[in-house]
Amino acid sequence: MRRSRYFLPTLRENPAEAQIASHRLMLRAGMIRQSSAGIYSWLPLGLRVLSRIEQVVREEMDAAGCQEILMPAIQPAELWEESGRYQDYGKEMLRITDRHERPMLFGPTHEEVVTDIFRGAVRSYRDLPQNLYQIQWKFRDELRPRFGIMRGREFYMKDNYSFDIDHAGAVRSYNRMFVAYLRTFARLGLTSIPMQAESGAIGGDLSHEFIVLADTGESAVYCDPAWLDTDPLALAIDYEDDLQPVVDEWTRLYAATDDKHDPSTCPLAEDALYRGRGIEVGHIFYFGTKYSKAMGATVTDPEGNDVAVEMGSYGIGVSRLVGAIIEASHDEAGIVWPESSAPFAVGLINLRAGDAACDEACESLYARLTDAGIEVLYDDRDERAGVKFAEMELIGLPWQVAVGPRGVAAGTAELKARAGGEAEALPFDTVLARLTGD
RNA sequence: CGGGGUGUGGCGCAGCCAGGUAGCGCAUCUGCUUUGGGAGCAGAGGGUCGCCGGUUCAAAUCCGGCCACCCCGACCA
Repeated sequence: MRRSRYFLPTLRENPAEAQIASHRLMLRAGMIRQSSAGIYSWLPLGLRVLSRIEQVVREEMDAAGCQEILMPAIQPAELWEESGRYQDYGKEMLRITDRHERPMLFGPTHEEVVTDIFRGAVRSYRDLPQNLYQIQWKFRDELRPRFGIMRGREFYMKDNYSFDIDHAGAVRSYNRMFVAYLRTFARLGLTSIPMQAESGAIGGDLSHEFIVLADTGESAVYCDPAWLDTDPLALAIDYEDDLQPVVDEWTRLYAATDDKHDPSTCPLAEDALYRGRGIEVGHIFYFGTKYSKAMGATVTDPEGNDVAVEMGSYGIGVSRLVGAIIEASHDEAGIVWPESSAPFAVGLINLRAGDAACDEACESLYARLTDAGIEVLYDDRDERAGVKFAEMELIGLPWQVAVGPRGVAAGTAELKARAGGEAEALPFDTVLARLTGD
């Protein structure tokens, strides 16, 4: 993509309303624009990041045996009357009335809809287990939206729902999701820690929330320092195996948010404890037959009895992850994208646009990188070097390639990792080889 | 929902107390100079001062009502 044609409205100054780093940087980097309180438009750069994160989530869901569907954003209130949540949910639910005076709502979650789909389609235990997911915009009319995208009213979420014939099956489904979540966050370059959680409005008796570590996170966390050295991706996972030992291993270490942490019962000594801050990015629940009983989602078991299916639901805040990654990875100059969620892999800077030799060298690099399947943002504008460097730091692409008259004369370009380190002057072919991994 | 605050050009702000020509920096446009880390000079464009009403010869400024947004707390992917 040529910067001269790219819709990237960056801001030089900090918007007054943005308090935390991710909000400020997303506005400055031209990723989002606010529409109303807690509701945002996603501009090209932001949407690229959102889509990349979404894709990682999708791949891990598919790998864990889930199937993607898409349910309606607008739901009939009727279904929520059946589950009994229409009254319970309160003002966070955006209620809508259609032209026939039929009460509708903008979905804050989809247990009712998915249960309705299930009960109309599945009759036999032979069709279980089943695990359906969607990635979709949801709406919760938060009392006080804040922190930009981190706590918006409209938010992009992956939610999935498991259906099993019995408790043991449901726990297997739960464990699969537990592992898939650890893998997903690790792939995004985040350290996530599962913590025992309350089930809240969804209900149920088995629940973990996944907290991502970030210095500017909203809640304080206390955990065993061993968490910091764990790598979920190091473990080869077969989702057909019994994952209980894996989950046990992962939940063995101490971890608690500040509202749960109690120094008097904590197994670790005060000075052996890691204290940090974190952001909740995922939450998983096993809630058994709460919805299946209320809504009549039953199947016939091997003995010919009708039994209510055992369910669980699992959420990942996809749009929140954009903010969480920035909170976990930024510096004074701007965002520092991990490769797995970066909007472009490489930022190519022409330090002297209009200079024939620089233009030619850049065009060549741009074409060869693009041909190699690498996504490049090529700053071909007639701007001063400082402007281009500053913007490139702000938007945080993992690799910067700077081409100027000095280097071109010597047949080199400068390669620099956004995450740190000095720029290295390297022959064009070497730069290419480094970036393409050849 | 309780408490606090702010609405003035795209962004950041001053002006309001003591009513009288809407102003500054950044950004934008034009020209010249410049050209390896958010350039310099000269010029230009752009604002129903959140909305409605009131007071007044005169309202960004005073008064009343409404709306929006932000922050702190209690609550959440």
